[in-house]
Amino acid sequence: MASESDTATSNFIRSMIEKQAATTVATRFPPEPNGYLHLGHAKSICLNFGIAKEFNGWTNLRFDDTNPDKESEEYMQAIKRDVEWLGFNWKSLCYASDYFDDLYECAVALVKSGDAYVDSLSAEEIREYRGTLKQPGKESPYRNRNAEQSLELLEEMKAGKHNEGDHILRLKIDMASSNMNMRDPAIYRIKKSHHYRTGDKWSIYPLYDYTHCLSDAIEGITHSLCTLEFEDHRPLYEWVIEKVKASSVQVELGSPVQTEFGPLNLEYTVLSKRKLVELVQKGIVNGWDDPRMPTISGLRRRGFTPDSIREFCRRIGVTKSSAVIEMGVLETVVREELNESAQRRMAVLEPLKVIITSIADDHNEILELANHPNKPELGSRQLPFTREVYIEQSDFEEEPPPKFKRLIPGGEVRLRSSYVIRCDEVIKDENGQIIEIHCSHDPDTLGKKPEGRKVKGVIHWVPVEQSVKSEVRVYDRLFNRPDPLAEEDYLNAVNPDSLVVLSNARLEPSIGDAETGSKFQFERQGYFAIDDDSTAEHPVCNRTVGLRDTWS
RNA sequence: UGGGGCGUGGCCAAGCGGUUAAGGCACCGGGUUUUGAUCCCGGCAUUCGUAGGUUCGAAUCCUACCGCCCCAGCCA
Repeated sequence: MASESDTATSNFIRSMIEKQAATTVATRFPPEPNGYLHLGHAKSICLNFGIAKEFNGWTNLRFDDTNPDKESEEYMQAIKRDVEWLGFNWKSLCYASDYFDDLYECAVALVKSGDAYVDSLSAEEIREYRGTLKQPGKESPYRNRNAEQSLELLEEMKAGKHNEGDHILRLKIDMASSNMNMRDPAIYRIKKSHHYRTGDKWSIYPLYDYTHCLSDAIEGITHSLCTLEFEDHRPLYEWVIEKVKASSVQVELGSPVQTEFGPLNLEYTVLSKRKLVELVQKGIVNGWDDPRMPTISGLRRRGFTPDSIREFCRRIGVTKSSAVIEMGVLETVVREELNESAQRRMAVLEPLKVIITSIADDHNEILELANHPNKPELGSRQLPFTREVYIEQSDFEEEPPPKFKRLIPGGEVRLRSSYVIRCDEVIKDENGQIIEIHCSHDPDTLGKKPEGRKVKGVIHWVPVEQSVKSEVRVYDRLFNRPDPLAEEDYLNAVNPDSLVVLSNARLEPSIGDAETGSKFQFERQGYFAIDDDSTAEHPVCNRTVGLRDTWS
C-alpha cells in the first residue's frame, strides 16, 4: 500500500464545489477511442472519478467517438480496461455515437430557428473568410440562405447525396468575434467513413464543440472538467446548450458547467496521443504497452501499480497552470509502494563467476532468506549456497575508486545473507579479461559479524548451478532531454539507449515460476516485474525503477 | 490595446487582508542497517514575476509593466 493520504490537498475545483449548494456532483471521463490512455488521462480520471466520489456523486465513462477515421473497437476496449485497472467504476458506459439521432434532431431545430446554416464554401474559402487572430472574419455568402434551403441540403448531406467537403453545417454566431471559436463554427461535416459502432448509417458526423456540450447536458453532467486549451470553447459550449434549450426539440437537457484545469506535462516524455501514435507506428517503441511508454498499459507492464499511479495524481495536484512534473515524482511513488509490498530476491544482471576455494565441490548448504527485511510476516525462501556463485561484474574492481566498498583483490566482502569472502586471486584469459575470481570464505560469519575486523561491503549473488538464466530489460527515459517538444522535431530527442537488454542475467531459483506481473525487489538493484513475454523456459523481467542510489 | 489563461524555493503545491509563508519531490547533513536501499533525526523562501499604490497590517486588494501558455481543423 502506497502512502495514499486520506487528507486530500485542497484544489480550486474542490473549493468551487464546496461553495456550491449541496447538489449532486456528476462528472464524466470522455476519451476519444483513438489511442491508448496515458498519464495525462490518469490525471483526468482521478480528478473526475475522485471528485464525484468525494461528494457522493457519480461519473460516466463516455466515448467521444465522433471521428470514425481515427477510432476503433480496439482502442475502446483498451480504454475500458485501463480505467477499470486504475480502480474506478463508472455509473454508465456512454457513447457520443448513441446520441447521433438526438444530435441531428437538435441540428435541424437550430437550422429552423435560424441559428445554423449550410455553408457551401470550400474548406479553403472558409479558412480565408475566418479572418485572423487580429482581424475579424467576413460572413459567408451562404450565411443568409433561408432555413428551408439549408434544411433541404442538410437532409441531402445526411442521405449521402453530397461529397465530402461540398457542404458543411455551421452555427450562425459572430464572424467578428475576438474568440475564433465563435466565428460560425462548423458542427457537422460530410464524412463517408465506416464508424466502429454505427457502421455506415451516417454520412455526416457532428464535431466536438457541438457534440460534447450536448452529450454532457443529455447525461445530466453537472461538472464538465476539461483541460485548459478548451477555455476559449466555453462560450460556445454554453451558447449551444442555450440555443438548443430555446429550440423546439424535445430532448431533455441538464445544465452542465465547464471548468478547465491544467494538463499534465512530464519531463523526458511526451503526453499527446498524436505523438504516442507516431512512436508506435514508426516502430520507435514496441507498441502501446511498451514499458517505456507513458501509457497506462505501458506503465502496468513496466511494473507500476494502480495505487502508485493514483498516488502520483494526488501528489501533482490540480491547478490552472500547466505544470511540468519531474520524473522523480513518478519514480518515488512506485518505489514507496514496492518497498512495502515487493518481496526481496537476488539476481545477478551481469554475472562474474566466483569460486570459493575453501568450500568442497559438493557443498550445497540451504540458506533460509527473509522475503522482506522489515516484514517477517512475509516469510522466507530457500537458496543454496555453493562453491561456485555469480556476483555482479560491477561489484569487483581491481583498481577501485575511492570509497569503493565492494570486492577488491585481497579484500573482504559479505555475500548477502551468507558468508564473508576474501578475494585471493583474479583469473584472466590471454587477453587480460577477467574470467573468474578465486575466493575463500570465513565459515564463522554466517549470521554473525566477523571477529576482529569490520566488513563494510555487502553484495548480492546467486549460485551458479541452481540459478535461472533470464533476460532482464532495463529501461531509461524515452527522450534524452526534459522537454522533447522544444526540439525542432521531437523525434530527434528520442533516447537511443532507452532499452538495454541483459540476456545473460541469473535469477535465484525461487523466481523461476513466478507468474506474469509478479513484482520483486532485486536487492541492491531495483524493482522488477515479470514481463508478458516471460515463459518458464525463458523468464523475462522488466526493471520498473532502480533503487535510490547515492553512490553512483 | 485581437481574445483567453497563468506567474509562491530546483520541480510540484497550500494559502482567499493579521500564520514564524503548509506539505510533497529533489537536494544537503547526521544516526541505525548483512540492500551504498528502507527507516529515523535535522537543514533547506525575512519572502510570494517586477514596480508603485491602498491599509495599522498585503502572497492575498488596486494600477502599471514584464514573462510564459492557448486560439485562425470540415481533430478532440
